[in-house]
Amino acid sequence: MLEIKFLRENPDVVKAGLRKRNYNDDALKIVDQTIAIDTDRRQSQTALDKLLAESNQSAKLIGNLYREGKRDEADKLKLEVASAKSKIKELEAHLNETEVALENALLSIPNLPHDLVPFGKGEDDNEVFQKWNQPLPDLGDKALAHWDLAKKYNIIDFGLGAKISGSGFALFRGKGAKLERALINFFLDEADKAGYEEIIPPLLVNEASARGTGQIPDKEGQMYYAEKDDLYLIPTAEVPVTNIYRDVILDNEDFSIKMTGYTPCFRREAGAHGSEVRGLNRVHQFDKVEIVRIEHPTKSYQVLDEMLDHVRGLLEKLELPYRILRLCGGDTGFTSALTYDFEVYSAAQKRWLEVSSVSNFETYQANRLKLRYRDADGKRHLAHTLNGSALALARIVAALLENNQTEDGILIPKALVPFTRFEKID
RNA sequence: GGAGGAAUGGCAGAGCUGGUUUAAUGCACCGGUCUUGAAAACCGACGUGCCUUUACGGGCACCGGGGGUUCGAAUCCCUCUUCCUCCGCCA
Repeated sequence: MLEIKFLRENPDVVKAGLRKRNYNDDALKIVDQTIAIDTDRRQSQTALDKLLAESNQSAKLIGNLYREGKRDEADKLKLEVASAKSKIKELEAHLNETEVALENALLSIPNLPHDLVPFGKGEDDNEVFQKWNQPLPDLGDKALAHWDLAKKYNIIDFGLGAKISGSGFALFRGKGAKLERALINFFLDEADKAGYEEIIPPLLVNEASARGTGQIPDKEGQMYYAEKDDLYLIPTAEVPVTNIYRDVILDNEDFSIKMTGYTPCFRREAGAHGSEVRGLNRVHQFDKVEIVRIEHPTKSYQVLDEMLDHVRGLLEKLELPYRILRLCGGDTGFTSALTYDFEVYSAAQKRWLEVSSVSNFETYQANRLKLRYRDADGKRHLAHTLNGSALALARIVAALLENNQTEDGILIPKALVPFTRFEKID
């Protein structure tokens, strides 16, 4: 969430940012409402502190009187103090209310978009930041979509996934399972080479963690929830991995922090339907390797570029046609300041599929996480957090199968063969 | 799942028969004196959040989380969480 101090001192900057997210005048009222709540909160705090200070003095005095044996005077003072207590209780309750209200107001305000973020309502307004310059692969009319290829070679079984769990669950078998495992290992090895520490985190997280990275309250409905134990199934490794640094104060020399993790990701995807969700295009469970960075604010945008290069490198090694989008204000995620999406071209469906999203959250997540660092001057500041998919498996598999199909079978990209230990699926 | 014990500042560790504790002490870290330099020794500073102040400063809260008793709670009570020991179950 945004820092209240910043919002208080720069309401116009905040409003301009929210306008880029298509807030109208009515919706913008939240800014002034939040400031009003904060004013109330601060006044209550001041009043309460004053009363508590007086009450502390009295308590000390009573203690001294008892010690000196002046019982009568002490009892008299006790009665006086008792009357102040109800007022303290009242103020405490009010302060608490304003604090909760302020928290809720701040949670409802999204991150401010970076200057580079284009104006726009939705995905059609995203800016193509890097085009695919070569001709797109043309497989002709006989090309099979990946769900047909999956059946033909018996490598992915959506029917069994549905039988065992429900629609939107895939079962990988044989070379399909091996391909999946090979991709995970390939992505992890590449991240390792780039200096990321490998993490295997818990796949179920508590509410504090879900809140820390912003899944709650924004995307609460997208997560599977184990009610009996009050745990959420992770929608991305970002959640457990970033939360390693919840409530932490770093030293300046602790930067850069580079972590990677492979996890399955669980998403309810309620409401999604139609051809968009066919096959591996959108599933409830998919594998993903995530890269996470925690950085000094002065370096975070340089690091964002570095992360883009990393993802580019992966797609080029896999020989997949891709393009990069810079998301517009309407499409940028709630917690992000600047997001780039990578899409690969799936040649049989003739569609671009999103396979990675790389974002800089600046201090927005860090403020929820209370993730700070001590600067050279000894003062504490919020750190910047970034993350990106490197990469999301399911759609990569879809594109690989479709693009590499031949009459003799599906060819495995050279870079991947050491991991699959077979050259084609036939 | 059952029984018992524990949770204090970066770490260790007192306090836990409620009131000179504004949390002792040691270590670590930082600044200084001494030294050619370093070590040792000595001196000093040394938590987090919020409110207030132009500033210097002042105030409040925090001893795992939440609630309660009391004029006053690290200390007493309730509750939750986590860790340790033992028993049971288990890949």
